[in-house]
Amino acid sequence: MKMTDKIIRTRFAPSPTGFMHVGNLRTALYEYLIAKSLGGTFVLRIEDTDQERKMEGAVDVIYETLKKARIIHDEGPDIGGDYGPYVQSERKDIYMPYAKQLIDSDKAYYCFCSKERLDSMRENSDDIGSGYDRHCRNLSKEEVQQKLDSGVPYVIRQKMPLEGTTVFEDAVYGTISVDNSELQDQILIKADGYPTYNFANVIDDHTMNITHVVRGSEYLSSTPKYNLLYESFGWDIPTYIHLPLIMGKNDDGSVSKLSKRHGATGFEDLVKVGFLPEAIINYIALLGWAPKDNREMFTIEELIENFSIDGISKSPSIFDYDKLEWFNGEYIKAMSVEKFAEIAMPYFKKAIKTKEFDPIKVASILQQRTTVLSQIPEKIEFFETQPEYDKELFVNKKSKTTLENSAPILNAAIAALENLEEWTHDSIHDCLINLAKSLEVKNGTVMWPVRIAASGMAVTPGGAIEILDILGKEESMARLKKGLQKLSQ
RNA sequence: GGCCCGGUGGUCAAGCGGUUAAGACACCGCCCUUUCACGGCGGUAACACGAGUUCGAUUCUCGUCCGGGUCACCA
Repeated sequence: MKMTDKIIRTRFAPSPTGFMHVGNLRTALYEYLIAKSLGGTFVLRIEDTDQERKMEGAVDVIYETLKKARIIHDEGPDIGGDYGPYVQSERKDIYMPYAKQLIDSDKAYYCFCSKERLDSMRENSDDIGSGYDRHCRNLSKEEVQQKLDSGVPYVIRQKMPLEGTTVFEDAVYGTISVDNSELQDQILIKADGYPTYNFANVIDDHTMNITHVVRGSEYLSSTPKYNLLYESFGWDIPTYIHLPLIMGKNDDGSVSKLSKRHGATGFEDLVKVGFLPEAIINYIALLGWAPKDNREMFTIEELIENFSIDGISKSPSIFDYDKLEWFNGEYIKAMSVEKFAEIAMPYFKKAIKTKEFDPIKVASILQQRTTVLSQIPEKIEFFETQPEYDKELFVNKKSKTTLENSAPILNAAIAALENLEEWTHDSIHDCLINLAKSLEVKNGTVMWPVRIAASGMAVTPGGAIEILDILGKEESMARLKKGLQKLSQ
């Protein structure tokens, strides 16, 4: 055995659609973690054999997502490697010889059926899944040659055994067996000369020396087709690791494959609504995998340290936005105020356009109360413009405030605050606390009306002191006086 | 419909023949408190069902039911 045979190699093989579904991202993550946790190599391969779906810039989305998610490939189109090229369309010429080899050994055959014939065949069959009727499977050599010579378009199909069973081992699901009679004579090479996904996969995985094939469990039942191909070539079958699917919950309570109707499902969409890449990665790592202990917070490095294949579960899991939010909140709380102020700045500016404000002060009242960044603007809009509010807001049972006692308290607060030379958090604090003391009321009785008058909101991030501090003296005094006026109406 | 896979609280999940069946999210209550949140404490809530195997099944086997996947010149 050569040394290189021992090195684990996994690959992420997305097709460039311009959109990175979290399910795909999770597959990439696990492929990366499996390789890295075993000291292996992780390669990126672009599967663009579908020429009709080609899309500009779609490959960049893949690079950017992987980079933000900190899933770093060791080989790929952008960085090269010993097994290139890493883009399937650039590998086009390597597939046909393998297909021909299969024809020569009677494991594949030319098929000249037109698309129209196939379509009408499907229409005429009653039940779904009857598949290709193997019309061209037994054409004579002469017939084939004659059609080839006269330029009839063709595809190359895999010749499945008609009987017997194909059995394989999956690292997650165990032993799986499928009757060969269930297997379709699938197309290997399309009429345009490009390989199908399934065929290209096998050829590429083998020629790139991939040892562990990691993919979603939707491929479980087609894996025997792959294995038959490996066997036909006399190649070693890789270790299969099929992953449970990520589902979404529908309004009626049913579940189905996670899709747009369940909410944001693309990595970039999630980031756009204010989820942090680290939180997304942490969350999806735990969707379908559990560590040996009870830990939940993991950096990517810690995931590498702790990952193991036997922790992967078999049953599909539902994508839970609530839990993702919780993770996001945890990551937000864990960062420094400065860092939070930095990432929240765009959202601050969305709400506060004309007023001056200290980003650190705003950040510090928001940090503990933010789970998704996009919630920020609505929480701080009142700094920019005070909303119209009902004076009933001054009434609060717990703080012992009423319409009657709010006015004199507010009046006293205005007088005390007016005299403050220094407008800082501490000075405002001392001023108001002392006021409560001298009035012989609980702190809340002073704070409540002040906060209401300053914000016009029943609920605010931060309390009266923080709000006055951020607002500045001039604006604060104006708002408090306006509140007093409202009370006297 | 055929085939494949799965089935522990609302959700994610530990468990791998003997447990008071963990933990987290969500939810509820209490405490803290200048609102809300944060934080602390506590609570409601689960082995789909039926047969076996066994001294003993959530754990093993079979059946039923339910759920998902798959049956393309898409990946």
